[in-house]
Amino acid sequence: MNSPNIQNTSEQKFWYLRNHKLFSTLSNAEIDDLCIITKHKGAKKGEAIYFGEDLQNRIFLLKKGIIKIVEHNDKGDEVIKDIMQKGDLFGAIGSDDSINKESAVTISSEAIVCSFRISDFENILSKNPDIALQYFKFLGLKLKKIENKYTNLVFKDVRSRLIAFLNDWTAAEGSKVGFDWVVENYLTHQDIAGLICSTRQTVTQLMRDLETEGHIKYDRKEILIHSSLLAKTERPIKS
Amino acid sequence: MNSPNIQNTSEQKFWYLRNHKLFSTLSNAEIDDLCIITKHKGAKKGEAIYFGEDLQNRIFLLKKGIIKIVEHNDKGDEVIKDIMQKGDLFGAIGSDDSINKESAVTISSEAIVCSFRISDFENILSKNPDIALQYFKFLGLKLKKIENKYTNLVFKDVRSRLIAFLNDWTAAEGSKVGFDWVVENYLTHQDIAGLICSTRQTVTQLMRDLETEGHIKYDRKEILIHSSLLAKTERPIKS
DNA sequence: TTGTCAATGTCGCATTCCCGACATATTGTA
DNA sequence: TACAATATGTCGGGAATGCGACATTGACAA
Repeated sequence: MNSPNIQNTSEQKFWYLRNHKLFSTLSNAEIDDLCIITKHKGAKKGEAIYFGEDLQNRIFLLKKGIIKIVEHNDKGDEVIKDIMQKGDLFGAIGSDDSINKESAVTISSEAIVCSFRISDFENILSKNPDIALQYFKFLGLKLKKIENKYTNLVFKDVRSRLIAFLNDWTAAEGSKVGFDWVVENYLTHQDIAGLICSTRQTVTQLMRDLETEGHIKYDRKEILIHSSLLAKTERPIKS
Repeated sequence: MNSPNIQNTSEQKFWYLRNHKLFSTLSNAEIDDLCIITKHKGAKKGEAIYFGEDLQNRIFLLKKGIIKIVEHNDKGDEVIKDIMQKGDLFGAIGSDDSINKESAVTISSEAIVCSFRISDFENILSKNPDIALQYFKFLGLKLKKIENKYTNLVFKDVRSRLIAFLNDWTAAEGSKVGFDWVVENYLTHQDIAGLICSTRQTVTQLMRDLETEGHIKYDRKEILIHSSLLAKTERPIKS
């Protein structure tokens, strides 16, 4: 989907929201009240879109690009909470207080983002029960996703988590080629490590293992996933 | 708070919901439509309230007692997702599909639970924007809680997680005694291990360490937490 | 082409903590 | 009181994986 020729910010924001499932039914006036900023980032790869405090009172809608929501600890280690794609909401989802240490970093070469104040968003929700219900579903999904990540982390070892991640990725974005699947690879081993809570070295090692076992094949641009990996979560029996 | 003399299930359910923050504004008719079951459990300690499938389409409200939301893997290992107390909502929060492997197990000697269908609940929400907003806040809090658990698990070692857990517990339920805090202890080391994702032995060991270090003092009934533990998350410097 | 930087590949040691095994202590119950 | 069942305490070996160090490869720009 390419955006039409858009002359100014105002028209852009209408176009952005109208094409989003959650906001498609809103009137011009409502959109005008809600979306007070349309933020464009000709952001370089690796550039942060927002930091701690900004995030407190805003919800963001990613219109274009890929970003990662990350959190760092004191030592500088990074966990990737989530990867956001076109159409995803992020930011202070569902809460409006307390400290948040997350930041959003662009992975793609460009990212375009709209944002709204939480209070404005809540206002829209309370006046549009249908949108509210959809938003409930969205929150439920988010909740389930993170709960799933949590149990994965507890129950599974790194290898299983990597395989589960590859399977999810394939399911979400892969295209079938013969008996295999291809996924465009915009993530480094470092990123993947952050996503499955491991280290770069371990990810590299396991990717190599999976390749020599014949389950995947990869370079820096794409990953080819053999169907033998699908639904495979156990480690091979040791000899 | 003791419940008044209640003669029948119908009166009970009115009383239960009226005394809950989220439902206090509902009319009799609305409550009647919503809460189609009032489930009483003279449940023994350790008895499961519901299993997988039951949970799919219901939201539960805990009126009395303490329960744990747990999930098991194939090997029988247990993670405790959450501990629920009087007034808490649990079940298929925010989602109405897919498989859920959780179950709810009583920790206290008795538990009383109401439940409603998700569709009925959604109906109430869409007709009562105020309740919907409160429910958004609730979901947001839940989301933040689990995200916090997740980052804790990634960034902190077992000792730090245990200390963080004790601090949380103190903050939530502790009462001050001199310079210390007392928490009624209804959890076994096994339970605590499940909550902070560790093992019984490790928890026992660390609890003993903390006691010899003078930070806590405990028996099976209560835990005395010295103020020296508050805000302490780092391990002592090794000699 | 060459130089630079980021990403990937490989190795081995160190550490954390799981896990089995078994002892002791406490609680509930006949 | 005695017995069973559950909870707590203690120890040591071993597996998973973190982590530093360094080599190699690939991408991009001058």
